[in-house]
Amino acid sequence: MKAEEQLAEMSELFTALADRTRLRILNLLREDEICVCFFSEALNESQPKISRHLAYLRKSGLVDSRRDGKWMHYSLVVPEEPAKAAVLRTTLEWLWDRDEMRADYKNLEQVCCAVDVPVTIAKAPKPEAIVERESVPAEPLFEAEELETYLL
Amino acid sequence: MKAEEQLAEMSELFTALADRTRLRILNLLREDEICVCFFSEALNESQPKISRHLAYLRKSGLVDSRRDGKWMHYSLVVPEEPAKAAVLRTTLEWLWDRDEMRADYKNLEQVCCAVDVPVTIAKAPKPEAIVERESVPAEPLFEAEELETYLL
DNA sequence: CACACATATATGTTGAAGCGAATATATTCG
DNA sequence: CGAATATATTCGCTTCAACATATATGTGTG
Repeated sequence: MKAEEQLAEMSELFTALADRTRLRILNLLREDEICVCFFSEALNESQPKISRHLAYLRKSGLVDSRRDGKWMHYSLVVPEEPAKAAVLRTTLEWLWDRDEMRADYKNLEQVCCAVDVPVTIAKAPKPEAIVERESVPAEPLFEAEELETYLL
Repeated sequence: MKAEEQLAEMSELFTALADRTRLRILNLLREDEICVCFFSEALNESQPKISRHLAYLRKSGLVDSRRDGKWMHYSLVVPEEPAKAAVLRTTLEWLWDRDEMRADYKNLEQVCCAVDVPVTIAKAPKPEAIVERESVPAEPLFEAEELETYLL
């Protein structure tokens, strides 16, 4: 890879992270792949807006998609390059420190497990990790380690 | 801090990182404070351009400035929040993996220690860490640890 | 105080990115 | 095939950020 492209790749990652909605989407993906309609519901954002940002994230290589009949599931991609993966990992941990991000995630859990599921997502396949939470906590994509590891 | 502002703070950090020139500037600051004119010289960019990006970085809290007579020295600020500091630290380590960033830094060292210093920076105060490199390697702002610590 | 030097900011232009609304595509089911 | 559902894309608009150029501000020196 040429030097030019290397630098471009880096600023492109940060451009991808430089948007509130995309950060919220990535935060929801921390454990498991998620179906599009759950993003809309949990983040309370319009479907086209979610879809556009998911397309952006996929184009930048941060997420991958998998079709399952009518449904599209999106999941985090762990970068091959260790240093890049580390940036993403610390970013996700930073997100998790924030009230709003935890609230989003709680919201996702409630939407998935609600007795009175909204019509729009009643039939959508639920994220396994969250539904199975009832019995056993799921493995996070990034191992939850002590944050102190990263302190100065 | 309100949830809205929390999210805004995060996307603002990534916006600050989402620019080639600013990444190159931050990379040069990894060890020591640097005088403005050295940025121009080492990165081969115009003075107003460097100055604008430094102002941006200062406004976003990533760097601090110190006046020394006619000269302005800029230095990295380590965020108080541990998780945010970890993001910055892993970012700097990622930068360091890139050829172009190492080339920039080498360039800075050469500019500082050149026998035939360009007229524009002949009298500027040199970064101590680099000049003293001749005898003893300087302490990096972020302790250089094994990258493997962050692997998955 | 006038001049030179280091740095910062203002200006006008250009291009990218986000948004809502409307529309298109893909898949399933009858 | 045609309707219904889930998701993606297009369009017109607005906002923002980057750039080069020119100019202003601040500081030391004679």
